[in-house]
Amino acid sequence: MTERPALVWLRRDLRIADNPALHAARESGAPVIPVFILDDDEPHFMGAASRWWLHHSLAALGEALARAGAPLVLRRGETVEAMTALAQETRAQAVFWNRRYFNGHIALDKAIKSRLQDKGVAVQTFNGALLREPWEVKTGDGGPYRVFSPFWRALRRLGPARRAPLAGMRKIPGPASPVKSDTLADWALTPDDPDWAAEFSESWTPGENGAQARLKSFLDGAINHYRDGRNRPDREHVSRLSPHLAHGEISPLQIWSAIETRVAQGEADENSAETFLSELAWREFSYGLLYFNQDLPQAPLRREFSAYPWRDDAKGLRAWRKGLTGYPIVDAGMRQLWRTGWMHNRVRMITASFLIKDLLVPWQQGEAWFSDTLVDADIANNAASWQWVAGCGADAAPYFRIFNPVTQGEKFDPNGDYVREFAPELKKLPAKYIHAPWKAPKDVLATSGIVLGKTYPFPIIDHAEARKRALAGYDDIRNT
DNA sequence: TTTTGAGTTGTTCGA
DNA sequence: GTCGAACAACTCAAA
Repeated sequence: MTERPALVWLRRDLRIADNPALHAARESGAPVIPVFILDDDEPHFMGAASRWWLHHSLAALGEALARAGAPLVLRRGETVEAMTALAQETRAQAVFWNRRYFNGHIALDKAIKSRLQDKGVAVQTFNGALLREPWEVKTGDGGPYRVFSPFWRALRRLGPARRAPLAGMRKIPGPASPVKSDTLADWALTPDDPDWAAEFSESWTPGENGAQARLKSFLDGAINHYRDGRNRPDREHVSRLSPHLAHGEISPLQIWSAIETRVAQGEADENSAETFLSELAWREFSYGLLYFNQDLPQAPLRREFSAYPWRDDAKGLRAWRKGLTGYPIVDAGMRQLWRTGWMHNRVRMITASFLIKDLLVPWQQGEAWFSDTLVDADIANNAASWQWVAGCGADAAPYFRIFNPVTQGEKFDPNGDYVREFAPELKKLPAKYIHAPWKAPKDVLATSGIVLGKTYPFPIIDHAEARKRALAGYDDIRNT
């Protein structure tokens, strides 16, 4: 009679190091069976770009786990059924997982927990995704924060829940006999025809090793330029850790503690490091908002925004998605998203502001596109950030803050290098006109090989007019 | 309970 | 070209 195993149910925590659930399972002394379940009907499961990432991340994790001695089991189907079946089939004595924070997921986890416990299987859950649980960071009144700055001060004071990340594991004792598993190829998570992800692998190395390499290169260089450089899409001054974080290939604690170490050793600029840590705190803040406002992905936090005169603009939305709005910084951003599955944060704000405030398209439609096309799509970050730009979120931008796509381009992509990379049809345009091609003299356009309306669109909307219209919309909801 | 100070990321206009 | 003010009012958090 072999010893009854411990299952580790992996979700968005596709790593071995600093994985509390996996760690506890091994500590239990039972043979460990890590499992990932693909359930297409799970609420807010994953968009297409994230599935591409998932494929490669699972491949990497599968290899690492197999090497360690506990091969990854893949199962597809309805989550509750699949988990219960696997627990019975393997005669598991316990199941371990790291917690999730969205109702649809919490409900699933609870259902599985009670089903398993009814059958005498122990269940243990952990915090593997956040520095602090959402309910741990409280105001003086005991409630959740709704303003970022005091939240950040509180989190900074509190610090992470655990002092140091859990170490990696070379050996993880697995089951005596193999457990039936799907193959990744069966799941067809990557696009085939057309292969829109063809260029993704040039930008990314999914998996725990890729995540650690990215962290190291950030710490070795860009972090010291982060405070000011993070706003420059034409430079490599950001971490690009977001997709790794979104899939849990690295934990926020690992990042936090690596940065604190560098600062302590005097190897990282303190101001830049602090700014970067506060960005991690924004992720925590967003998870708190989601946890305490479960309709965050659908409904405006400030309810009066339900009455905002949004427009139904299928044509505008299409132009925005394709990067054909006639505003180079917007178009470059949308095409960077399509080509690489990622967009620089400054440009996310510019493109989102354009969709919401220039086109008056409901922010939920932008959120949906980002969710589908970003490799770092994250339900809490996405919902909170779109609401923030729309002005209906927590601690949101004031209504009159409407980004001017030309000014923003000139300020943050002064030479136009970013535009030239992602909108190559504008490549030959001098910097002076690159953010507003329609202002270029005829001969400049001609020598640059640009025919407006043919090789590159005229602006689909006049920004000055659009700005007035958006402000008038806010008057509407203020007076209701 | 009341008061007070503060609040990620902007733009435009006029002096 | 540069600079400061206006763009609103409200809600949050803490004293």
